Amino acid sequence: MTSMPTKPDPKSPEPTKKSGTSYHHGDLRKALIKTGLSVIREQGAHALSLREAARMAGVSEAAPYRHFTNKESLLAAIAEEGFKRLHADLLEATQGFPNNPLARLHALADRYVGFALEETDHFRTMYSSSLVPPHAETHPDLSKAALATFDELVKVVEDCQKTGSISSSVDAKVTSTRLWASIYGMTLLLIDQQMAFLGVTVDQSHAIIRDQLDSHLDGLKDFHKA
Amino acid sequence: MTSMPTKPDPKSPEPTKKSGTSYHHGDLRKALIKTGLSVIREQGAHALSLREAARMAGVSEAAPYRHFTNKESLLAAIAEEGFKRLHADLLEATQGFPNNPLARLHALADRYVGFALEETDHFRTMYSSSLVPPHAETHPDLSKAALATFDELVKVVEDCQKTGSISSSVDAKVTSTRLWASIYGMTLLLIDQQMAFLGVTVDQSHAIIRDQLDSHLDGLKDFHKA
DNA sequence: TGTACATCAGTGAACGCGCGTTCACTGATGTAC
DNA sequence: TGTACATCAGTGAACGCGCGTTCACTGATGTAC
Repeated sequence: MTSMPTKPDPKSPEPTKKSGTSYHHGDLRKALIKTGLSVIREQGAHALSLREAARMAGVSEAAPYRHFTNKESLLAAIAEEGFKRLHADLLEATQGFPNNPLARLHALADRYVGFALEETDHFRTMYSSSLVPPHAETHPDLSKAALATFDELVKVVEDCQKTGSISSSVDAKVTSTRLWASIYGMTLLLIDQQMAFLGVTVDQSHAIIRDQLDSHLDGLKDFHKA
Repeated sequence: MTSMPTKPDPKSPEPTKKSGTSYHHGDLRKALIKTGLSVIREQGAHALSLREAARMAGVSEAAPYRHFTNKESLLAAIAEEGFKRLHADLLEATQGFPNNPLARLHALADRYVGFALEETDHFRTMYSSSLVPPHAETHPDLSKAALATFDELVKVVEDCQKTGSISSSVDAKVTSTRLWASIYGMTLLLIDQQMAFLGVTVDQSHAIIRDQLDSHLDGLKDFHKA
């Protein structure tokens, strides 16, 4: 048994095809997203071409057009996948503080930055200007995933408003946008290493983000309450 | 007089050459930065090629290599030019509030966002990840211009600390970085139109930034003083 | 003031490249009868 | 259960493109004497 090749088909011309049948791929769409993502991870989004993704997936260079209308729509699918993972990450990170929305907010911000630091180029692709809202109608699934992720923040902010940690006098979406901008800006400065001259290392980044969030939250407290 | 051609040289093969001599350009370096910038303004940085910049400047496609070692170094020069303009803008905006550093800070933030909204693609190029600090040694002039611009913010923050508008318990550079991150993040959300779903228009952007700055500044006040 | 010459900013042709996309096609798959 | 056929995911070759960069060159410029 062990000496036999795993594949019984002897006339397969190419040695290591993915599995079973050689002509049909199985799930090329998913495979292209995966290989495309790995190119982005290793060499950045600028290095990704449809041809390269196809080659890596072991199909001809025209095959991707069965699943994506053009290159941008592959990029959009990769970005969408990123938001889904980020969303799942945020959900997981905010579990476990059932009675402490402020702790959830901190956990969410921490995880957001963590994701950006771990998946830098994926993160950049998700927010790349060519995919962003003006093109929302072109990529509705991407928009949906991005909005769902943002809504996770809004929920936590609303909870913070209920406990008085954040003032209710400003709309939760507006406050969320402000917090997001603040954390997003910090994150970009971090991954672009624009804070290197301050002697900031990536290791210290979580503490920095925590401070950033705290100093911003101080400005969002409702001084009339609490 | 009016019917005569403006140029007395009759054997010029090309109708409208820049000026005087036809072989030497005069200041091709500056011209390439100018035409390169105009391409970026009109079509975004991705549309810029050295060849296109050369064509627009009216020289052969190999000529740019007399002035730039490669494409990236033209981009760096364009980015540097951007920081110089931004810096000059910020200087101008902060004049006129000699005794009110907090007003200077607001004016500076306002102008920063204004610049980004007016010169969106130039702004993006200035902060594009391929030119940013990791490559500082490759583009020392760019780094210098970027740092000088940032220092303008630090100065204003230091002044705010002197009058007690901002706590002195945190280093001015650190506080400046936080404020920058916050405003920078907001600015990016604005120019990427990521706040469109909140019904935010570009017209409202200055008010939004002002609010963002205020809510952040509240968190930076020194409650033991003032 | 005039001439010789080094310097240097341009030219134009070419190299090699990889890309996005289209096209007519072929082989595999699933379904209706 | 077997067969005919529509469907569709792939192939492979080709189109047209513009790019970054190099190279040997040439014409203009400025300087030393």
